[in-house]
Amino acid sequence: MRYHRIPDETVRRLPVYLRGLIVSADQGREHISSQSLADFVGVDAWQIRKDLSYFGDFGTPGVGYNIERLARGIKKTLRLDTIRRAALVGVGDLGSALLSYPGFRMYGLDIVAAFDVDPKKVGKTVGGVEIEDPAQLGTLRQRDISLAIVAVPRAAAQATVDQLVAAGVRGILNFAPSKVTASKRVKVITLDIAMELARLPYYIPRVEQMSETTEDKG
Amino acid sequence: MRYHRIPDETVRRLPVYLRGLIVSADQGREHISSQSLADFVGVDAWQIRKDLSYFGDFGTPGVGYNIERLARGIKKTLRLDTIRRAALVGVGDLGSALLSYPGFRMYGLDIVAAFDVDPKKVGKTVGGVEIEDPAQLGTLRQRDISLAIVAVPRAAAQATVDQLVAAGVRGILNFAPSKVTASKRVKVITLDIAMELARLPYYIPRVEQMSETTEDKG
DNA sequence: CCATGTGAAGGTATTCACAGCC
DNA sequence: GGCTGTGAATACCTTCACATGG
Repeated sequence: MRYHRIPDETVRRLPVYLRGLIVSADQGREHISSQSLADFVGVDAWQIRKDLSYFGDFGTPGVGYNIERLARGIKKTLRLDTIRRAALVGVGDLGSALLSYPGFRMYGLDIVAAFDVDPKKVGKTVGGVEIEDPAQLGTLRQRDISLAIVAVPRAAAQATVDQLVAAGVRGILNFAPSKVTASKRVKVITLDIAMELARLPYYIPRVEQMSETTEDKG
Repeated sequence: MRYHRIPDETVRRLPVYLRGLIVSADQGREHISSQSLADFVGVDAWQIRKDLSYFGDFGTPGVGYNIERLARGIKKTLRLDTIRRAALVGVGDLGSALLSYPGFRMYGLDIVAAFDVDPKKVGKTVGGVEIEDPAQLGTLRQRDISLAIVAVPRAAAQATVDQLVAAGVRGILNFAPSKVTASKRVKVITLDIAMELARLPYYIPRVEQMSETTEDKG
């Protein structure tokens, strides 16, 4: 299967495996079987093996996967093998939280710039990053920043995305609750937090009667 | 198709349509075609029609959908037709941002309680909600709170979920980057923000060469 | 004997194309 | 004429079962 394109759903699960491997490595183990990893991350063992089969042979039959080697392989596939520099636009409550969030490190992601239209915020430092005026967005390209997080109000989202695209950004994570469009060269993932919560009640039957699934992919 | 179970992917898109309809209604229109809504929310028209066909006839051929009526129908299907009360556990940076986040309102979701283990935070008010000691979690059932948001560190996530389940919560949105398990009666959606950002570089080819998709389902 | 990797089968979701209704 | 609703076709993803390798 080495010559097959990787399914989107697999790309969605790979960071989960990576997280599991990193935590496992912390516990001093050297090898892990698809079954152990499966138990740890909450995905079926055959699913893990199939997912990994799309991009290389990492396992040894009878032994399992070398944790270090597999983690490197996944990072390379996800193109996370080099540090990725990201910018944040919109330093409100959510933006501030993201600037202080330590979780990006694990994936080699680093928020190195922040922007906000509010002149009172410009110049202040949040999470170790100094807030700049959005007029400076044009400098992203020369600062080698290819990713951006948009945490501005709905009404400003599309204009912000347009500026980021013009500044050479190649991937955008959008928290604004609205559709945003961008050139085909730029990948946009929209994450509407309220919408995720809104999806829960559907799975809560009014009458006592249950569906099967417990955890969800996203 | 009225007697068919609703696909999970459809459930994931329904809040998108609802958001689009609410914004459209603000603009004073009474009817909308699947094509107009499609353009507005960024989903194909036939996809919208197919999705809606799973749970009722809302449209009029030649005219389109009555916005008010369709919004009600979607709300009912998602069981968002009654106000849903939610609790937040973990009032750190992210938790505070969520308490102040106005976006939940649109879906009839209301965060009415907040908890944090830090005694210095207990008693303070954030986003109009007073922070309580987690020892009070047992009162959720009698306060008619069926949803919860978990925004605690990874290490505390599973214990928090266990407490919430014991307190009668039926749906949980987990922001901690870890697998959490719960009784089948409880629906858990895990949302790992760093993981979403980590998925972006994969779609950014090193060499100039492009894939087709631009926006993502989430 | 144990665990991987993968064809093949089965299931789910997307896309198409058009009949039917206003 | 315009727009919905939906069977049928297609594409995609998951699950199984087992041959293969250490």
